Parts: sequence; C-alpha cells; structure tokens
Amino acid sequence: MDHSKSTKKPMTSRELAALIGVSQSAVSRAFTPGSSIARDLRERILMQAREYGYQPNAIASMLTKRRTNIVGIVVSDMRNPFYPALIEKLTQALQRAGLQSLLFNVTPGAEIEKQLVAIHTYNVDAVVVIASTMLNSRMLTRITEGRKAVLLNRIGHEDIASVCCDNALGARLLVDHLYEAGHRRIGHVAGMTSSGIGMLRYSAFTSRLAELGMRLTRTVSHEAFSYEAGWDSALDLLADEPDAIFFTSDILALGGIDALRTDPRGAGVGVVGFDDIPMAAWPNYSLTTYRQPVSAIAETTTRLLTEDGPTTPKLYSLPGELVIRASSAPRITGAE
Amino acid sequence: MDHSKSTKKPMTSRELAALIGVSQSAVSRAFTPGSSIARDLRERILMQAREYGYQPNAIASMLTKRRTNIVGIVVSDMRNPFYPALIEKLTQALQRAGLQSLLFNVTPGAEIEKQLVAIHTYNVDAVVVIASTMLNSRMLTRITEGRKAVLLNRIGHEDIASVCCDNALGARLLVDHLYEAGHRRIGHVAGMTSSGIGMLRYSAFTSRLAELGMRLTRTVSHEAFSYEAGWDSALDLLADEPDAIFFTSDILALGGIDALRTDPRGAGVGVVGFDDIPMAAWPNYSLTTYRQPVSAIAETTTRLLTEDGPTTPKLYSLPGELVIRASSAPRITGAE
DNA sequence: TCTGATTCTGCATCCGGATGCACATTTCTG
DNA sequence: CAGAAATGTGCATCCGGATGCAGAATCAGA
Repeated sequence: MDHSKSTKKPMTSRELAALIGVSQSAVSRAFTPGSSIARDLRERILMQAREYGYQPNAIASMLTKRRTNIVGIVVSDMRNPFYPALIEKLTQALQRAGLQSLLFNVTPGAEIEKQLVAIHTYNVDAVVVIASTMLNSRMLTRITEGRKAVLLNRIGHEDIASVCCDNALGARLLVDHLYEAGHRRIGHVAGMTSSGIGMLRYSAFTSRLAELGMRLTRTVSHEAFSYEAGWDSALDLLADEPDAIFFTSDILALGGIDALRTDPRGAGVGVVGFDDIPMAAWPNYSLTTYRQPVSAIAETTTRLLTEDGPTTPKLYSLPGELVIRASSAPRITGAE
Repeated sequence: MDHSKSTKKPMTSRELAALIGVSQSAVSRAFTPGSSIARDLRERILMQAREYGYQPNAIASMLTKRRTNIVGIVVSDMRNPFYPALIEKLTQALQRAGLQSLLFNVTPGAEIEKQLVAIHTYNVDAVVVIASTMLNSRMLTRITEGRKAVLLNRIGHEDIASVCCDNALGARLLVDHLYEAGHRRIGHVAGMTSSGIGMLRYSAFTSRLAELGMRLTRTVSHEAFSYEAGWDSALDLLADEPDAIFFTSDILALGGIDALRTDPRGAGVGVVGFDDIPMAAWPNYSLTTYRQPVSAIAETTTRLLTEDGPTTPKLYSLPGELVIRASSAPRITGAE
C-alpha cells in the first residue's frame, strides 16, 4: 500500500541547510537577490539546491514579504474575441515579468460582490480590470484600493490608471478614410451605451464627421458588443440608406456585414469596425478597422504594474493602426 | 504627506481577538467550518469580524493548511475560439466551488520548462491542462505529479484523468448525417496530426465511413487548428472533387467554407465541423457540427478536482449534441 | 448532589521563509 | 601591525493562521 503520490513533501530550507551545513538564513539569502551573502556561499547553496531539488516555497515567502507576485485579472466579456487575444498577450507579458495571472471571471448572474472578495483574500499585488461594464464605479474602487491597478478599455476613473489605444485618433482616421472612399452619409452602431470607450469613440467620430461636413444618419445600439447586436443594428440603420456604417467594435461589424448581405439595400454599404480581431482579416469579411496595439497595451500595463511606487492614475493612450481592407471599398457613385 | 494608500494594513486575527476579548484560536476556528467551537461564539466573532472588516489572510492559511485552493490552468492555444469559451465556463465553475484559476499561458517561443516551474512554486492544488500539443508527455508528468490533474481535449495518458466530449460518437453522428444528406465521397481535414483528440475523431470517422460504404477521398493537414489551415486544406481537397468535407474542428471548417466559396468546384460541397464555436451559428457559415458539452465538461472537471482522494485516471467521455445547420445541406444530385 | 462524559476554549507551537541584530571575519588604512 | 571599516554569518524572532493538547465549563446520569 503505497500512497506516496500525495505524501511526497517538498524539502524545506531548514532541511537543505542541515544537509549542507549552513544556517537556514543562508539558504533563504541565497535565493533572495541583493541580500547580504558571499558570492561563493550563494553559489554553493544554489548548486546543492538544484542537486537536492529544493525550491523555496512561494507561499511562505508571500507571507513574509507581503508580496504575492500575482495579478488579478478581472474580466467579464470573454465572448468578444478581442478580449481573449488581449488576455493572452497580457498574461504572457506578465509572465515574462515574473508575475502570474489569477483570473476572475465576473458573471452577470451571481453575486458579484462575493466573487470580488477573493481578490482581497488572495492578496493579489495588482488588479487589471478589462472593460467590465458589469462593475460599477464603487465596486471598482473597492477592488483596486490599496493596490496597483490598471483599467483596460475602460475610462473615466480619475484615480486609477487606464491603458487604451488612442480611441479618438482611431475614430478620426476611420472617418477620414470613409470620406476619402466617397462615403458621406454615415450610420453609427454603438455597443453598450454605458461603455465609456464606446462613447469616446462616438464623440470623436461625430466631431470628425462634422469637421468634414459629413452626415450622421443615425446611431443605434442594442446594448451589447456582440455579433447579434451588430446584425440587428445594421438592419435598423438600413432604413436611413447610409453610404457606410461605423461599428464601434469589430464583433458588431461582422454581424453587420452579414446582415447587410441579407438585404438588397445593404449592397455597397461600406463598413468599418474597431479593434482588428482575427476574424476581421478573414477574406469573407475583409473588414477595414483600427488595430488596437495589443502588445503595446500588454507591455505598458506590465510596466505600470512593475514600476516602484503607486501607479500614476493617468490615461495612457497608445497609437493603433488603421487597417484598410475591402469592407470600406470606395463608393460606386451612381445616380444619387 | 499622507501615503496611507499603501500603508493600510489589514487587521489580523490576533488584533480582532484582542478587540473582542477572545483568543486568536477562537477567531481562527470561527472561520474554519467544522472546527470545534460553540455556535454562539462563532456567530459573535463572525459578526464582529464583519463589523471591523476583518478577513482571514488566505496566504497564511495556505501555509498552514498546505492547500491553496488554486487551480493552475495550462493553455497554449487561445487562438481557437473554442478554448476561451471553455476557459470561461471552467473558471466560473471553479469559482462556484471556491477555487481560483491561475492561468499559465504556454507560449511556443520561450523556455517552456521555466514557465512551468511556477506551477510548482505556487503550490497549486490542481492542474488542468487544455489541449496543449506544446507540452510533451514528460513535461505533463512533471507538472501533474503529486497533485490532482485533469486533461481537457487531450488523451492518451494512462495516469491522468481526462475529460472530453464523446469524440467517437460525434464523429460517427456527423458521418451518419452526411450519409443521409446524400454525400458519399468525403474529404477529411485534420488539424495537427500530433493531436490525440484529432486522431481519435479521425479513426471514428474513417471506421464509420467504411461501415456505411462511403469513401474517404483524402485526408490533409496543415498542422494547425486555424482558419488559415482550414482554408489551405480545403483547397487541397478540391482536386479530389469530394461531396463533402469533414473538418476536425470548427475553426478549420470556417476557413474551409470561405475557401470553397472562392472556387467554382467548391459549390455544393458539404461541410461539417466539430466543437460548435459561436461563429458556427453565424448565418454566414451555418456550420453543421457536433456541439461539445462545455458546461458539462467544466462541471465534471470541477467535480473531479474537488473530490476527496486522488483523481481516478480514467477517460470521462461526455455526450455532446449534433447540431445540424445549412452547411451540410442535402446534396443536389445532378449528373454524376 | 456527585461523578463521568462532552463540549469548548486558550495556550503553545508549528507552517516555511525573511530579516534585524549582534558577533565573527576579512579587508583596509595609516 | 594596530585599529577602523566593510563584509558575511547565524541566532532569534516574526509573518498570520491552524491545530494538538490540556484544562475549564457544561451537561447527563445515578
């Protein structure tokens, strides 16, 4: 009867110390960069440690150092393909910096408050909140207070740092592009009207529209950033006979493109999105969009979280890139 | 000069104990279900705790209990939309069971070994490995030994529990369906040939094909589970003039559908996928597929990880559901 | 009412490392 | 070469809870 599988207890610093005849403190210092220990002693200990398979217990060290090296990532909308991509890049960047990512999936149904308690009890060093219109300002304050925090794709909080692509620039570039392609009457599809980012894009969009003397036919929203919402919104807008439609996010735009294909009036209507999710590049969609600098966002976030001192609560706005594809092809001007 | 933000140290059990005049042990026991403490004392302590905002420090308790309540999720392919969906459901199910998810993103480039060390140092209670052809069998053993472990969408490891949908059943049902729709000459697109799941589906597929007297024209692989690989593979297969193509995963099938549309020979070729990712339901694709029981997979995994005792290393095969859509429409039999 | 069984409670100690402090060594400096 | 300064090491203690053990308190039975 051998149940060693669960019995196999890892060695402690004291055990290793005893084995190689040094003090426990020496072992601890050997593994603590910058601590006061002779170079050769450290090397000897590290070598022996490798030999015996000793690794310091991170939990114990968290307790004394008051530092977990864990970043809580709060996310609610994994449906929008942009976010998995962002999370992937982010966790990779964090891992490179020696930080692990604890994922907090905020779901609509359950008691959100309760889910967020864990963020406190797990003592995460920092919190990254991704979009999450599900969290109100008060909850946000609760989970970010007393620790480093960065908001991604969320703005309007004076006391928390926020990293975004340059939404206003993106919106303007897209409008400029539509203008050059000959589109004049533009429809707008918002995602959720409660999204600060969405509203930011919207206001940049409309003001640029005005500057160029273009016309906003109408703005509609089905209160979701989803394919279905995009579909429904596009059909709504068709009544106005727009030249083109500005979707505030790619996932909306994809639904819109497919919807437009179901209606003869949809032919020739230009479409632009925002984000540049992988599907935007699929030939079937060929969506013109503004590419979010996902890697730069991940890097910047990581930098902010690893810097010493509290995170400066400013808005870090990173330039993206206009990606022109077929969906916004120049308008064929016939009888107007 | 107030820098209280970082100074605000949470209260300890001893402090609370002193405040309300009980011993530290009492406080600890009040928060430990099933420990020996009088009902009314516990309630008094819990009430005061809420009052003073005391919460036990999870790190300290991890140290003594030798239990972190953290599950490491090892994933490498976040590109395939099926996995974000699975991860979302999984983290939610785990959260409901009081477990947090530490995400380990295994990236091709970096030294994988090094990334996996963290799994050990963080003392995660359990590991869930999702697909990850990137990890070889040896690495898998390293990270799962001594702890509970479940493989998702990965098979062929005698000593680790594995949870999957019923891949063989799914493949058979899809073949049956193609048969009924009048398709006889079937092409096959594999993802990565190193994927055990892929091969399992393949063998069930071919054997059912044989049983029904249908014909496998050819099987191709571009060694990736991606839209692009599906695209290329579909075009490869067109030379054989198949009636229909079986794609071993939806994301491949989507690429395939779009590719078939670029070639006149692609017209009328039936397509089936596997997984039922959200995009499969988009009208533009309307992909017939076998839906993986994502929730059931998440629940089963959670159950296995929360059960007492070691995880039984068997294969848990859960039934999915055939989802028939337009992509596999009955073949229009013309001049053959 | 007294004894034995039960249920609680607090004390002391431990979990595995980190670290201030004092002392031992080594390295300079004059 | 003495004495000061710099460097390294171990001891003891702490981080914040968990838990075995012994004694206190409550309850039951006779």
